[in-house]
Amino acid sequence: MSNTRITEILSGKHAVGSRITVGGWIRTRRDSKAGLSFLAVHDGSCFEPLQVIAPADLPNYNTDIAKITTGCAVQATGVLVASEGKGQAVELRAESVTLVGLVEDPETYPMQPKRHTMEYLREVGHLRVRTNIIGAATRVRHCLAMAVHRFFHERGFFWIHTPIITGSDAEGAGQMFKVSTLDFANIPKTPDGKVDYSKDFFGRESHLTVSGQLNVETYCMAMSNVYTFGPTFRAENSNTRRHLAEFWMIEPEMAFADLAADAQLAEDFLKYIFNAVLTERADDVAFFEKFVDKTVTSRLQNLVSSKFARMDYTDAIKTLEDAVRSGKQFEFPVKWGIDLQAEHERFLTEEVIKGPVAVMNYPKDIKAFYMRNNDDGKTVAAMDVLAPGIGEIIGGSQREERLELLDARIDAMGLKKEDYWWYRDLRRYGTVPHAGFGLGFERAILYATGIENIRDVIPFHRSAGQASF
RNA sequence: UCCGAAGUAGCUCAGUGGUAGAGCAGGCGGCUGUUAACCGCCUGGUCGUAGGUUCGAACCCUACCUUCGGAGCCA
Repeated sequence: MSNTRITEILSGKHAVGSRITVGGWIRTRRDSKAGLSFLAVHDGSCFEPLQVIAPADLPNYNTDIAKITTGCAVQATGVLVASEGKGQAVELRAESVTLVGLVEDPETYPMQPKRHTMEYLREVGHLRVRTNIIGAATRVRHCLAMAVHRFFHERGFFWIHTPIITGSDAEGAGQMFKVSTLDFANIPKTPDGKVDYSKDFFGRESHLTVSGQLNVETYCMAMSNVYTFGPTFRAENSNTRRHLAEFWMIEPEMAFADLAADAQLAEDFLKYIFNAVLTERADDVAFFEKFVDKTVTSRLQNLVSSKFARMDYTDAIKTLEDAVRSGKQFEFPVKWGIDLQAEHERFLTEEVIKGPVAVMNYPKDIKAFYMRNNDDGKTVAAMDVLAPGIGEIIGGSQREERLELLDARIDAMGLKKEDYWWYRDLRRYGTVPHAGFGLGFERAILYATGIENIRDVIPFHRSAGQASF
């Protein structure tokens, strides 16, 4: 009962005349009075189905094959032959077809052989991967994940498994989910009426991580080049097509590196992973190009082949101000000190640069406490990589490695030094300049597929009010 | 959370005050080396929920629920 995967068959790894067994799920069955049925069989290994010819003289033709509907699981053994029809080069002429799993009531089977709305598919999250679009997105997601690991591995980066549960309540990147085993109906209180977390599982308040960066920096200060790639959680009640409560994030960190090296790493990284999609998942990209977003191939090819521009934040503001003077209208006003809005980012990357650009050295007041102070006293060594068609795709920075300057930033932002005691220790014991960036994995998948809603590129989405399946 | 839009058959939708429709899916039959085939017939709905206006409400009003889009926040 060893099945051959359909991708191997369709890519020509098996000669016509080979005897082969395949297993998979029926997309459609079409009957012919020529004495056979056509079964379109998918096994998930590639975009295209394998056409299986089931002759009407098979012993179970009337009892099983004639009952096959969309979604049934089958296993078929036969001989690979050149197809007599158009639309496929080869097909499997079955000697036996086993109906492994019947769709017990075709009338109530939610997946019909037609286009469903993405909203409907979210309601059937356990079955939606049987569609072309979710199947393709799943293969692209895998391809990107493998490319991420390959990219870093080839460059000597170590994958660090930073914790999912964190006792640090001050990572400074958004609302956090509490992790607790306390009985909600009977919460222990301290004498002054607050929740007594000393009675909780970890003996202290704990949360799901919002970023692995601070943890991975500790490993950077011994392993030199490291990265995290894992789930991340934000308890923000944000309901948009670009946000999830649970998402995967990639955060590399390099020792002995400055902002320029960081930007170069980001450029090399993006080119590498999107090139992998173009070369390894051409079948799925072709589908997205045809049915989801006509620009997806050219967008990926342009990104892979272009040289990323570099632009100082201060110059970006000047450019935007010049554009306004020339009549360009923005919803949000432009002046030095603002954070760039999506409309500003898109103008820069799509109309000024006409390609990817790393905007660098932002005002310190709009950036995180750990970013390195520049000598001008006004800016920090932060960068955002902007890409046409999506805007910001990567955010990164050189970290402040000097303790006194880090402390000044912690104070200025109203944070408490004791909350960062181990992070500060890194600056006390063998500190070195280092830099890194963060990339939301699902946003990379959106970019690679042209799919609009982030809920459709993760197998089981979690967002405010939604945790089914 | 704020602003806007939408909820009608299993799915996708039409129906703007007078007793509920189509396509697809499903069932039956026909036709065909077919390509999410095609032709005919049949099955299938408390019109999101609860109130209200009206002789009469899918349609008008109110509240709520859900979903989608935008904003904020961000990755």
